[in-house]
Amino acid sequence: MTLTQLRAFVAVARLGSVKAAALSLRVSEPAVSGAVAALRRELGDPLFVRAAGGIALTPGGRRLAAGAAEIVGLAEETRRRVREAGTETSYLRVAATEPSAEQIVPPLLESFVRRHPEVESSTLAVPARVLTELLLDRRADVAIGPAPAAAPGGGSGDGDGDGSAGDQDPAPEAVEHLPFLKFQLVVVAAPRHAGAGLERAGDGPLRLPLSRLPREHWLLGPGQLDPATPGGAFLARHGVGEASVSIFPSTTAALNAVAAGDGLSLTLLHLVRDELRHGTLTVLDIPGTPVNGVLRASALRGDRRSPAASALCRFVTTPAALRSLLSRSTGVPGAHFHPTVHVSLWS
Amino acid sequence: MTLTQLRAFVAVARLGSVKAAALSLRVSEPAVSGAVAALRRELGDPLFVRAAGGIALTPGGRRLAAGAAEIVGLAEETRRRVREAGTETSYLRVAATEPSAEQIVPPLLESFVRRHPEVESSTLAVPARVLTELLLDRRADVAIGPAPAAAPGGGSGDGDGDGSAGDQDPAPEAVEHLPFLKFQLVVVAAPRHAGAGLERAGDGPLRLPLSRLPREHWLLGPGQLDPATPGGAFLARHGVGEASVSIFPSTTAALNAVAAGDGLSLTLLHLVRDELRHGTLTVLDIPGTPVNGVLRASALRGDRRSPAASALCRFVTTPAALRSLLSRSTGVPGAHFHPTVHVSLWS
DNA sequence: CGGCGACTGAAGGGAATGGTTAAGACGAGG
DNA sequence: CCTCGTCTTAACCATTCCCTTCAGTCGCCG
Repeated sequence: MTLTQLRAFVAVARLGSVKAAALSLRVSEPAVSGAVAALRRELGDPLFVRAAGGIALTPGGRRLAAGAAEIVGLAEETRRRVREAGTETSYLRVAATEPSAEQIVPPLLESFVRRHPEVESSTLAVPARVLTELLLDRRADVAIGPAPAAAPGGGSGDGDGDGSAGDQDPAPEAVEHLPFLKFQLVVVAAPRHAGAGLERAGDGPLRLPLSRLPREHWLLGPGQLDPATPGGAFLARHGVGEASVSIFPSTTAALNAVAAGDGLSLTLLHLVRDELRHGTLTVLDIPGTPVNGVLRASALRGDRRSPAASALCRFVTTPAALRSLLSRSTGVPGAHFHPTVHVSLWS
Repeated sequence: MTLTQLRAFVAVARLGSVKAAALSLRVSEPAVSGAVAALRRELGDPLFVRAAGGIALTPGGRRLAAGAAEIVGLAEETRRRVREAGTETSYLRVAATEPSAEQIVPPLLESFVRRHPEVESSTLAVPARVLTELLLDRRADVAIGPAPAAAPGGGSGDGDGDGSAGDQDPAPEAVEHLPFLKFQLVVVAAPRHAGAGLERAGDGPLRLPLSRLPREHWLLGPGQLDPATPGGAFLARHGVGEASVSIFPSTTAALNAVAAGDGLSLTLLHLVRDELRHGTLTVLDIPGTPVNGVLRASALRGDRRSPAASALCRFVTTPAALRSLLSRSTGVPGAHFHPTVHVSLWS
């Protein structure tokens, strides 16, 4: 599988004929035909068959077309970016778990780039367990997310008993973790959710026994089920699985639906202060909650770290950063905005 | 630039030494060294220099490491996916503009996959002008977004006067457009925003002259400034630019901030019915609004289209689809959820 | 200074890749 | 059936890749 071969296939898939592809690539038809034949051989898939008015991709061909276009595009893009790296305004790629990417990172970065206007930043949302991997692969400069949930019962912590040759990973000590915010996760619902037969102790909060958790309707944002996070671990531990969960496009959307009375959610306590005060949401009294945890920023150690990453690591523990996290989120100035990118993980 | 070379460089960047990389790839050190040397030559960048306790990547090296890891991972992933394409449950990739990806596509897909449980789907959020491109590259099966805003003043419409050899694109008629929903965009604010000195005509809605639009504070979701969409075009036409805009992680988050009284936003009228009824939001009376537009689904013509894409195209115009779009969004069942992926465009 | 570990360079060879031209196979359409 | 356009195959060649072994060079540390 070669970049040239992929380019040829993309052209064929796009233009619908070997001849047109050859013309557009300025090579002969057999060159294109041969490249495709090589791919066919290697992948064991006909990729496309001739059909009326052009070609029809097989399912495998469709997948290859998508992947190949991506790969070829990325290769071009990477070449270009490396070439013009000399002129770089320093660049910062932040990886975070989905809820953090949505609710924590934007205010943090907003106040950070206000102090460092020369820094361009972008955010990647990923499952918690690949945060470290992204750092090691240099696909991200800083990772932000909760410290892993402590193992619930027994078990020997994180000793992984790996006695093999270990030609794989560099020492995990290459990554440095910097806790910067303790948080509390609480279960919230609309106050009128009480109608569902919850027990109320006098004037106190609504009570919900643990056994009922799996039978409730949970409204969550993407990534909140991730068992590698304290919140996801809590839900998994009490039997809340995909069957009783609806996923919304964003954590905020899920909370809105909760406020509308559609179900329960799990959220950072300090993010819903206003809603609690206004009575649009209420905290449920559930054994084991609030779930305590700590957010941390991670980066490679020392000189393997880009300057912008060092600056952000210094920044997260400052009072200014804390202030930005606790005040209501204000959005990011239009000029600096880059949308969060969800990265699919190829382990 | 070869996949093998990139693999070698990734290993070096990750493990911090040529020797370790060679060991892990099970080749000799000169093999790795040579691969890196080839990249250095081609890209004109030292990529890394030796430093205390290992290596230090140059800025270009950092960019290459990120891109190379991505490319290599994608290549593996693609190979795997093509190989197991035989067993595919049909797969549907939907591309949409960001607001649609967040607010329109989820309910649509939710009711679609309920009728076609065998279909796996994923969503890509992209700028409006690349929707067609994604279809042609087979990187998406169906594109959903607003029909382009009509050119405001004179101009000859979409005639592009391209008289060159044109060995580039297949005929644009390869893509078929299917309008399925008329929409109205309105400007909303919190009712108490009236305090900002807006003129109220008797009991009627709040009035806002066009000249004040650029001086207001706009709270938008990602992609709402895209001038290739009717909403973005409206804002651009009246001088609303990045300076007066704050971007939130999601359209929903922006609307929440509007309800909190922080500024103005632009939204689909039918999505805020509840908020208007409850009085948490109010529509402003602004000349030129509501902005009318039509959402459409696009796909390749005929036999170049995957079965799942055909099914979705048939589905969007059914009453069931319309119902799902007009009812309040309910989230997606956990088992079917794949997060929206934001695609960066390499034109 | 000597030794040592780590990286780079220089041949060298086998196997691809990537390209060409020329000729055959195949389907659509008269 | 014949023709035409299109794709594939075949034969062939230059180049590059990719890996090897062997011989340095460089820098660190005792």
